[in-house]
Amino acid sequence: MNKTYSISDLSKEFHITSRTIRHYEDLGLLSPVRKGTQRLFNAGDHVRLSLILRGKRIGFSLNEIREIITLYDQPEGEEQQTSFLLDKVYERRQKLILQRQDIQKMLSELDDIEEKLNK
Amino acid sequence: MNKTYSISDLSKEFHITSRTIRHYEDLGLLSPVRKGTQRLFNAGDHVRLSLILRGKRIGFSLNEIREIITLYDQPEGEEQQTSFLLDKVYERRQKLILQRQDIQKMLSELDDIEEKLNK
DNA sequence: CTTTTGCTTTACGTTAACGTAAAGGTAATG
DNA sequence: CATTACCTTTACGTTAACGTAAAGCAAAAG
Repeated sequence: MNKTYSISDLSKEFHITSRTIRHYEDLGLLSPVRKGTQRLFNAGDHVRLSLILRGKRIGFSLNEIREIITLYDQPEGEEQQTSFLLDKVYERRQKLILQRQDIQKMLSELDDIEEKLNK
Repeated sequence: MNKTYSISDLSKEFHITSRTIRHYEDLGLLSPVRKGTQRLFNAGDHVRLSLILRGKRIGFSLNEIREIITLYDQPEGEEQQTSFLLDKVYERRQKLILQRQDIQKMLSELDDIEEKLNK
């Protein structure tokens, strides 16, 4: 199998420009291999790109997204880093939970507004 | 009662700079009255500022936040606009629900990561 | 009455996240 | 074999969301 993607494959699939993809590579968020001069993306890059775009939808900056990705990318058993990474995980989780609460509030306020508009 | 706030009252309470508050006023998100040359904010401005900051936490742009605020600020019975506003409410709700789903996914992935780190 | 504190406006600066040419290489298609 | 399609790098431009002086008014405190 080992599916690969060209830059335009990805840009079409995710509805972004190739400039955007190159930009993410510049920031070190993607690291496609080269076939000659051209980029070749693999399944891992595909997953990472999904992560990046989801992060953006939630409102994260590309720097925050980079941090999150490093949480995903951990080699097994880098013992000394473990507690540091766990802290990051906890921290990120707290922020996400707060965000979810904010969303809940806004959703229920939207319900109120809808009711007012409909009465 | 009718509590009022100076610009530094608000900046201290919300942990933002006064420049930020003035910026929001420039964009029309706040409209304090003037006592001479100085801004005087009232309870309504206080509420709006909370809304703005919550919107930012969820990842909205100030323009999106402006749109949302106009949904909150509806005079009773502007009949002709009602259906337009309802559309906006539905649209916004859909986006929020998607965001909440994205957050859920990321939260459960964080759980996976934590488990891996702990094993 | 002078000094400090807190406010004001004006305006140029900065960072993030790309957009948008420009100029050119390669590969497949008619 | 020329043209089109797709890719490349380099580099300047743009928008959002403020930061950061600079220069000055006005009230309160010493």
